[in-house]
Amino acid sequence: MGEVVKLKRGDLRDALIDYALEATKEGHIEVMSLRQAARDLGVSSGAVYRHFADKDSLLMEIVRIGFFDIRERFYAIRPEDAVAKTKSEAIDRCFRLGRTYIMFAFENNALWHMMFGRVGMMCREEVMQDPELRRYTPFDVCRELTFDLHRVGLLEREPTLADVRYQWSATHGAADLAQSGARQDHEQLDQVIDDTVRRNLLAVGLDLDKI
Amino acid sequence: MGEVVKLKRGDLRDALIDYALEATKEGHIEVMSLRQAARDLGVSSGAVYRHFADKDSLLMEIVRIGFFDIRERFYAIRPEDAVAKTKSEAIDRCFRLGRTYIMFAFENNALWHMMFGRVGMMCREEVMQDPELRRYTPFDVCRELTFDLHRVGLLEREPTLADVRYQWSATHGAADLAQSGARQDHEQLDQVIDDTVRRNLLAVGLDLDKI
DNA sequence: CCGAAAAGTACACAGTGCTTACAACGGCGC
DNA sequence: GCGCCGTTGTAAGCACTGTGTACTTTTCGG
Repeated sequence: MGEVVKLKRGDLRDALIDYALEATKEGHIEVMSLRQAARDLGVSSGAVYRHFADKDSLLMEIVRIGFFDIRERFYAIRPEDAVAKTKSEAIDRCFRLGRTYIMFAFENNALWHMMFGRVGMMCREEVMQDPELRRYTPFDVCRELTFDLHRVGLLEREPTLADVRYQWSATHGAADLAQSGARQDHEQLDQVIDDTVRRNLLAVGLDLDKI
Repeated sequence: MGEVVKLKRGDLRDALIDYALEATKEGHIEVMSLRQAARDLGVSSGAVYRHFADKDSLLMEIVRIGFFDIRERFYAIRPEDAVAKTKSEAIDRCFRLGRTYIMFAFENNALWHMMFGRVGMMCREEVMQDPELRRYTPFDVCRELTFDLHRVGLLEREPTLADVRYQWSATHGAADLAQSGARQDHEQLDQVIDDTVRRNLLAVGLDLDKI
């Protein structure tokens, strides 16, 4: 890699974040070492600690970025107060939401685990203090989307929180499996995603085959 | 703890496994160190390597134990070839299966992550080579249980693998959430488990409210 | 009872996170 | 232009880790 470019004084913080992000993408984040990072960036190991109190702080920054990333994607699908106008739009959004969540896990394997796995637990709680992240969370999007189904006339009864929880949970499971175990190809994954969303909807009382 | 009892020569291997198992239960398995273990067991750090090639080997042993444990629990619910005799038995088994899986995750937090999380990935693949573990896996149990629903007359059509996969996936999600994020009390968890299984069945076409 | 195999010890090496004392850089007022 | 001073980076060191090697002790079968 072209890490040979001597980085300017003051750029280390961003460089470290990029480095960790890169490591995350390549999947070896849990064995990343600050010393090696410093070496790769052509800087002394102590310099790192000018910018991050400890290793966890750097990882936390990565987790934070991940949560902002996923938040943005979810927000793009169902912005705050933007109720679906038609039935087909409501359904389409459900599929896009499921696909987004599952694909995020599939593509961001290592980051996903820092965000939702046990290791990043304290990170997550810390990161989630951020008021901006607490305002309209992915779970909120999921909830509103489910209520949209009712608003738009696809669900007769008003949904409950249990409906939302189940959808979230089932999608989470599909995401976790898509990423962890079965190294399935994209085609297969596409099918799984579709199937998952269809059944999620069925589980809250919306049978897509009957409309 | 009463580790003061000097352990007899030759007992180190079992003692190490117990130690790691204990650490797993207390939840700090990922920071467990072999040196500290050796110290706690009153033995030199090199001695460990007489019994385990490296740290991963010890952890792998723990994962193996975990998989045998969960396998046993599943097997108790639906032994090989033991088709459910009645409708209510088939349904009851479904609930017991879901409860077992989710509670296992809830109670064995750290172990769960070694078994299904990203960190223990190579461990899992290695462990799963064991022919005994491959014979009638938890997933197999889930499959047979789903087919039992058909055999017993609760499902009109013969289930597909997609039906099984979804049930597995949705239950997995509930298990992962039960353990990772929401520190819910037991009562709440009970409800979630029930709700999850009911909806899983609904998603494969079995509405418990209509029988 | 004795000698070989198994179990445990002592020590060393390289790598890690992190701290502390120091050096260099750069923007500020004068 | 110049000195000041806070920010950034360096060098060296501590305590810890996993792991290898050479040694000693224990145990047990012939």
